[in-house]
Amino acid sequence: MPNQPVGRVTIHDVAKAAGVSTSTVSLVLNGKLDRMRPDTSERVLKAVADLGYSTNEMARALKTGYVPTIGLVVPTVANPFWGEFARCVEHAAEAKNYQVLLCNAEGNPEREQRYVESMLARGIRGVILGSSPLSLRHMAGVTRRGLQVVAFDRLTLNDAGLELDSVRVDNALGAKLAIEHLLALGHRRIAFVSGPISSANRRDRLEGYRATLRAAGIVPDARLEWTENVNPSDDEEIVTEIGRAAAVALLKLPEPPTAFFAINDMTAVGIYAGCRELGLGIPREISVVGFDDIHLCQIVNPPLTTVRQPLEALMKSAVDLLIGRMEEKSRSAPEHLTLTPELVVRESTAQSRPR
Amino acid sequence: MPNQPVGRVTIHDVAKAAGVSTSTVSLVLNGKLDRMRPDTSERVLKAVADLGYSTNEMARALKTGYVPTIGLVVPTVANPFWGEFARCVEHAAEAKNYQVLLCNAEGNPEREQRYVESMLARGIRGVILGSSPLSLRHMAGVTRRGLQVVAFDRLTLNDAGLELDSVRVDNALGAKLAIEHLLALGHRRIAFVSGPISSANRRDRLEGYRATLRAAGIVPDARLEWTENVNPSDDEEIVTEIGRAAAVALLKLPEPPTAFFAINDMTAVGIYAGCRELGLGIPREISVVGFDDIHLCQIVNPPLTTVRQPLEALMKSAVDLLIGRMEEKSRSAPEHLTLTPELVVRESTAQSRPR
DNA sequence: ATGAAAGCGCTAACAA
DNA sequence: TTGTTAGCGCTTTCAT
Repeated sequence: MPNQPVGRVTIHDVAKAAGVSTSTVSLVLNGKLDRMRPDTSERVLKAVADLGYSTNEMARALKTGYVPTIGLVVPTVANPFWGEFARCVEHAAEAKNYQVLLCNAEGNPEREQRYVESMLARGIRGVILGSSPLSLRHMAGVTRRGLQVVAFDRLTLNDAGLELDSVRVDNALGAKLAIEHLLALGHRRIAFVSGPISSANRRDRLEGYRATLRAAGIVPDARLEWTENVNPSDDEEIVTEIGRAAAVALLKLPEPPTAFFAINDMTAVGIYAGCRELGLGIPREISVVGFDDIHLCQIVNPPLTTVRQPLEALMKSAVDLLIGRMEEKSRSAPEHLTLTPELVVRESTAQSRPR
Repeated sequence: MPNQPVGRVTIHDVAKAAGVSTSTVSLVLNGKLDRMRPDTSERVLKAVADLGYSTNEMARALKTGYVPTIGLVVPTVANPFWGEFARCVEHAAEAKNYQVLLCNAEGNPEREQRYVESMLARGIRGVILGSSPLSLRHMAGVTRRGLQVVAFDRLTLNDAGLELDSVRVDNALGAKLAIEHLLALGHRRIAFVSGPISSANRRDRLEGYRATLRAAGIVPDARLEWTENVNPSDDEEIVTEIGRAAAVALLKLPEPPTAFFAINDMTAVGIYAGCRELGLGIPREISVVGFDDIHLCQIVNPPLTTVRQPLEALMKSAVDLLIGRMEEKSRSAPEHLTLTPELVVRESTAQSRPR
């Protein structure tokens, strides 16, 4: 066998060097020092250091049946929102001594399925689902095989009657904050721009948009609701293109909107592009509000007013919830955590003025 | 059977069901059908399907000593450039049936070291280094323990006398393309804006900038070379902040630049912010050229003229090179691949005009 | 407080 | 062409 350069030194070498058995070494390595003479563990630790030993994680995984890694499924980290999302998950996992295996599913259920199967085979027992409207079926399958899942957004596995733990922002409230802000600035024709309403969070934002308009005595105009049906890969190019196309089309309406509420910041930036194409200034002629508050909001021109999701806190909760599930003996009822969004007013919104 | 642990069905179950030995099953599973009766492998495959068997990758890893996964170390995927980079690596790896374990080192050598050690312990035998100016020392260590490394950018491990394989764009040429473009537009005072010159690619771009100016009969002005010394985490916020700060400072000079060449697109966008602060229009008063051609270039206002790195091709080469190394018996000389960049002219550059 | 021993599930000599 | 067998390095009862 010409392989095995890795982990040259094993627990046996350490045991020999310390003059103890391998089980004692293992005990020390796993911090089980309860009823062990201090000098024994010291000798072991010294041998570990001297020999430069480090645990062979493959052997440990085979023995214990799992690895200290959580899976993360997102559409693609090439989209800055998911990139920031992934970083937050990694931070939270790191605090618990877990690593993260990233999967860019690209809205492709087969890819996703392949990845999740492979995670299971590699001993991963928990995954965070960034967004996965299409995958309920096979998620039910792997859940049955012991995989714990926490969703970002609330998903119901109708077929299996099974519900997953979830973590999310109050999306309807987020929409309300955005729309009330625009209303306060005097806007009356406010467009809603999104890709397909393929997830609960999108539905909730749309509902929040409508409800807030109604509460202000405005009847939602279906012509101002842009919910384009495109490939769901959440590829950043498509996401911005949706915004651009929507802006161009809606602004050519007989009674065009004076403000846009975008489903996310990338789409909002696409709306910027559409307005520029038509020579319309933001916020002079058109106001735009996004959702998420990715870093990009601060650096686009003008800086984007948006609804902030507390991603860091959300992901910390998701990771804690997930790890709790993984360590739990018997399954209890699904948990759903909802955090509060916050409006961040920047320079893309201004008083409505006649054109 | 509630929550049956992973891998309930093993190769033994399959062997029994197919009426063969486990080694035969293993042979089939690994595609070694050379001298095997077709009906035998068919029976095995049928049993696999019937039982819903899937390989326990932990056991396979322990046995073979490695896993079909490559490591990827980048500063952080929250930076869109590294997000796109990671996606390209994943695409290339997928074509070779490898997965990717992502590590956001955040410019922290200890984090990086921890990650790389853990990769080794988990059976990963190859890693792609997105950018890692600080880590030469421990990279020499793991390389000695059998880890194959391909760097994006050329790194020399001076201490160990060891050089890594590398893959990169011709950075000096990229700078030349950018500067010649600005020169052709009549610009004479062109600033160079970067974080610290901490890597070969930055040094090469700076040299290319200077050389091209000289070739045009212009003496590079050190006051126009901004190479700020900051935390190297490549955090996107810092990267854009460098551009903003540089623009504000340089444009207040007695003889300010009329154009900026930024070390990357994020920094270029930071320059946009600085110009906006000072009320200077792009490209009317100031021209800006970036580097990388991330998607963001197309959606900022105005769309950014930049030097495109062929990331997809670069990463395909990196992955192929890496996998080649991992399968190679004896180590041959380091390889260095250099691809050609391309100028993408958009709307952030225009004829120079007096202020 | 520590050691002996039995595998976890798989692969790969080596046999047959 | 297929089977027998010996571990890979670790954890974990169960003894002592």
